[in-house]
Amino acid sequence: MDNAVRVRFAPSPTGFLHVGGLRTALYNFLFARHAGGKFILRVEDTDQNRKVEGAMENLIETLHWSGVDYDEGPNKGGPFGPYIQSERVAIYRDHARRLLNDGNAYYCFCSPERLAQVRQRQVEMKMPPSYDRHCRDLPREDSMKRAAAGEPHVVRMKVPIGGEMTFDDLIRGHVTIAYKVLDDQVLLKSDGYPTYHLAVVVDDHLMQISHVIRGEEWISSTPKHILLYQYFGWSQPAFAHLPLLLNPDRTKLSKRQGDVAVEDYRAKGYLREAIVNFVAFLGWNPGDEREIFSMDDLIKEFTLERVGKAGAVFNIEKLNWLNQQHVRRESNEALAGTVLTLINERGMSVPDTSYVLRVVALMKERVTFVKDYVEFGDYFFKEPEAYDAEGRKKYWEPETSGRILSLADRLHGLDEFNHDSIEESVKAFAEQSGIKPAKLIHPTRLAVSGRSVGPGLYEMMELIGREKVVERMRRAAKALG
RNA sequence: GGCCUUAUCGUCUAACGGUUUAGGACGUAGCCCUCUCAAGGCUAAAAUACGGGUUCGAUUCCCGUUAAGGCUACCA
Repeated sequence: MDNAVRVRFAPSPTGFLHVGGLRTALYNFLFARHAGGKFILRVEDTDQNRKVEGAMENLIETLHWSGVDYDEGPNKGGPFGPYIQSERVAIYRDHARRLLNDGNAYYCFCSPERLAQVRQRQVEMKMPPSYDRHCRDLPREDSMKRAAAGEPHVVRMKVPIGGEMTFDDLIRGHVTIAYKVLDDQVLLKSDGYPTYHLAVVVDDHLMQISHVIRGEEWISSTPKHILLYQYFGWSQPAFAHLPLLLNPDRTKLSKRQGDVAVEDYRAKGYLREAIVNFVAFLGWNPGDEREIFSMDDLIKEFTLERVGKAGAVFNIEKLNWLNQQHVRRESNEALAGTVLTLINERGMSVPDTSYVLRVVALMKERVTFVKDYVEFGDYFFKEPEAYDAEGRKKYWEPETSGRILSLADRLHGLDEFNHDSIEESVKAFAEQSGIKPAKLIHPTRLAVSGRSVGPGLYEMMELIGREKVVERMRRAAKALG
């Protein structure tokens, strides 16, 4: 089983789950599920300065909400734990020592001040800023002694002076980078914690990761990682670097130009199915014209070969449309459950659950968000408090009140109160009065719902019920004179 | 600045040298349906960044230019 697919999502817990992060996690997850492999969550919290309290829990919660569940990771365990890097420091130190012993890394005692000076000088001379390798050739014995004596130091990797490295990226093909543009990267910081570069390689190997699927921002440091695999004598995983997600102005997706946290979208009422479907399609497509995909559909169809190379703009309009599509695919029962919660939250009430179910069915093709049910269909759950000004102006004439009153009386006296009988009654009354049905329909809608738009009037009235309808009509006739 | 990556309608994208008057979707506009709003149906406008090659033939391959993004930290 050593060719088993094992992939991971390795975020650093510095805030909320970013939509770009969700997509990376999702692609890893889909790739694993598609191949029958494992998806691992590893928390990369090696930067003590950037650590944010509660971020990891928040991240795990949001991932879980999205339906991107991991097989191994924090709060879950697995055969290769711990899955939180701050709990693995001893492992990284051992590995750094190994590199040191083999002459593939060295102690560096340069102070941050010196480094800053060097960099400043290089910039002034229009040279590319990089570490000047001041400590690279310090006699081994000396530097061992200095380090042992407690002199502040970091461990740096030795990058070959000349030559270049070519690696194969599953998405981009061959990528070549010259060693001379690579720094002697710090592997172990002076606080004893590893940098990303050491930790990622050690963990990916120890956790038997087969494919590293991550953002494009890592592509230029990949040669360093491969070098480390070589230094350790390990076989390297396959690499796949995903294109970035962009703002509408094509800069890297960021706050400022809209929400980037998955939980923001969740709070706005987007369905997990819609968000997942949407981010999956930012850089991937099934190759045909289908667009509405469930998680299971995605798992079935997803392949890295169909992932594109160019960055994708996060386009909210399409997300909205997808949300609408997924609302329509949801069962009425499931929607009713959510709507009921919203009704209670907003202090509104319903006669019984079957009533909610009927409202859900009636409005289903008119909502984009589940909350639209209670926002645009509030009159199903409470008395209208105001009447739409535009509708009033457009549909309410001086003689309307009298007509509405008469119509209310007719409806009140009906044997049966259902959409057929209501329609019949409205049409008959219109004909007798010598007016078009529309002259009655629009004001009635306004009277009953307070709004000038909504589902079919007769169905709506039947659902609200005779008593309330008649009462609302009479009240509106009085109020709107 | 250096290095790396990328480049098809406004946006997401299809096309894996010829089946292409470059297809679909979102959005936009119009029409139909219609009690309003949606939904649905039909239609329209809308793209291969630019310049060179290679080839009988380039959206597709190569080179250059331009533009955008990423990296260039004891951050990930």
